[in-house]
Amino acid sequence: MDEIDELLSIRAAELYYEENKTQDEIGQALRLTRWKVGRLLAQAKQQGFIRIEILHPRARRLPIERRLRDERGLTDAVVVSSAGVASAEELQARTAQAAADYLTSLRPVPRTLGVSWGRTLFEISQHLRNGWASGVNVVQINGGVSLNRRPGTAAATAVGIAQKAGGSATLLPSPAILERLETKHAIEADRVVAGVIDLARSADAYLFSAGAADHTSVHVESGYLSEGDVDLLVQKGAVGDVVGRYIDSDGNIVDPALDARTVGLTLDELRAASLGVAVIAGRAKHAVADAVVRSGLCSVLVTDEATALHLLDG
Amino acid sequence: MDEIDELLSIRAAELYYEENKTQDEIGQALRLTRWKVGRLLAQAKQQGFIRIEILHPRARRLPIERRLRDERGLTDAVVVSSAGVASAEELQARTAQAAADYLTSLRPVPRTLGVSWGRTLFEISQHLRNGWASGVNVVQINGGVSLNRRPGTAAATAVGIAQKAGGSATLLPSPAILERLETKHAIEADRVVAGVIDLARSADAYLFSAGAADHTSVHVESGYLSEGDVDLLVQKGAVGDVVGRYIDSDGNIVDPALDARTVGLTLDELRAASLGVAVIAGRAKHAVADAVVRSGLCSVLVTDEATALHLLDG
DNA sequence: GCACATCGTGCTCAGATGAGCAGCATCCTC
DNA sequence: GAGGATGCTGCTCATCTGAGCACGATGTGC
Repeated sequence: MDEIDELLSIRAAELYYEENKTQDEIGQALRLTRWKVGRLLAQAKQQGFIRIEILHPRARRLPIERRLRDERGLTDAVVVSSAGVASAEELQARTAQAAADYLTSLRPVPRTLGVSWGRTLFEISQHLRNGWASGVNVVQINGGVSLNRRPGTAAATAVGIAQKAGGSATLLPSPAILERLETKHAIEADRVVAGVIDLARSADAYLFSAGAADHTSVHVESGYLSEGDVDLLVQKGAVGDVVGRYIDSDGNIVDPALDARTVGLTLDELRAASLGVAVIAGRAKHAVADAVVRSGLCSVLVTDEATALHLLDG
Repeated sequence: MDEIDELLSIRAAELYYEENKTQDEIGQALRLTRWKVGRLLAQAKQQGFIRIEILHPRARRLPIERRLRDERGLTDAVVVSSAGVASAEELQARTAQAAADYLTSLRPVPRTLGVSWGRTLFEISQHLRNGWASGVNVVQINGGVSLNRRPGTAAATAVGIAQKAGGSATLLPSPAILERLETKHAIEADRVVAGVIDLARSADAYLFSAGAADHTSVHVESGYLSEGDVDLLVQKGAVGDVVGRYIDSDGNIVDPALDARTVGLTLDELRAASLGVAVIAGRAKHAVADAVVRSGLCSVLVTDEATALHLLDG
């Protein structure tokens, strides 16, 4: 397109999009045929001179979702728009809302849903409407008794999701990470615990998030890991955790010994699931999100625009 | 619009604007009739959920131009888009380009064009194409011999504009502001100077900018005023200057004594002109721009989006 | 309980738009 | 300079879209 046409296409776009003129009227104003105007507008669009944004908290970016599906092999993707987002919290809320919406629209409705816990999951549980489904049983897929602050958010998450769906919640009565391997084996040998884990393995769908490998981690907050532990994991290449298991950028377990002391579904079990919905948003989680998608830990990703673009650029 | 419709309108907008589906296809996807989809899209637009921006250095904001004409009584207005502008310099360049474009498109072509000088005018002269008109004679409308740095930009501006239009430039061989009133009278009495001012008075059109009342002023840079002088003018209510004459927010002369020592067209002569094009852009000039428009110093304003909105909000 | 106003719905119809096509100018190759 | 390739132009035609209208559902006041 030469300079003249470029300018004309801008003039035409102004009249078309800002003044709501018809292509015919624009043709008269610019002394062009209406076909030429149509072509100029098409060129302006195609060259990216026209940006159309949907400004709404619930707005999604379908073209990016498509690219995630096509280029990263996901079964499905939900990308919330970042347009007009003021804070990280708002982005988190939008993403949680989108995850809740996605869950609600799932067909067939899963009879058993395996969930992890954490800030993201808790927020999703709050965004779900009462009666979002009927008769979904929820089972925790990783250990989740909080040691320190905010006791019970893990339980509250699972119970909340279940109650709002008119189902029941099955909690995994175990710490997330145990200090000694023997204790972990003993706990897993417990009839109740083993039963819950079996149930978790048989879930129709999984919903989980991922944590960044930094000091803001819920594992630090909950007291399972010290800040020093996390630093060490980062040194070994950790980019974050999924269901309490720390992975590197390829999705491999960073510290097998630590992993062996972690209670819940293994990553391979998660990978084998036919439906695994990961909800990961925010700048801090770009690296984990990449690792999760790259290593096939989820089949569906719910995320924000910036994170999605990060996955596609890499 | 209730919540359900709001969400539907967003879903419809996503499919319509991002996926280029027809309203009929969207209707099938969302289980709605195509009329309902059309109404949802109209609502989404009307509620401001849809933002369409034209991303181009030459893009203008026609609706704002219309409001400037209608609400501020201007004969014409040119408002350049701020979309995607990174720096104040870029905004300045866009505005200068728009002014050059406007000048080029003026019909009838002015035979004599009165111009002021300064950074903005110089930039406009650079953005004009060779042959932008044929046979336009340019005359300086205010004194413009630079005392200190950048000697000759005042002359270069007028000469540049004239040369590119295949015309000649008439310079006003006088300082902008004289130290003593007697000297000013003496200069004005000079046959050549008087002739130039007479020619300036008879110009068909005027092109000028305005300066902010701060230390970045060209009058400080050129040595006509000290920083202290400007501070004093600000104390007296000055918001900026037009052709070297400092005005308050109502467009009145702030310091009549200083004004009497300033060489060139008076503001009243400028106001009486049938075609006066003011080119004013940038955050620092919001106040002057307002004063210029409010007091009818120009009939046409070329400015940027933010400045225009400032004029309309006030 | 009834008449009325209001609103949303699905329709007709005309105007606006995009796809595809033939004609023409321009440019390149030999 | 002839022939052919390329690309732009203005057209026809089918489709898409918005305005306006009639109908029925819902809600309201007497």
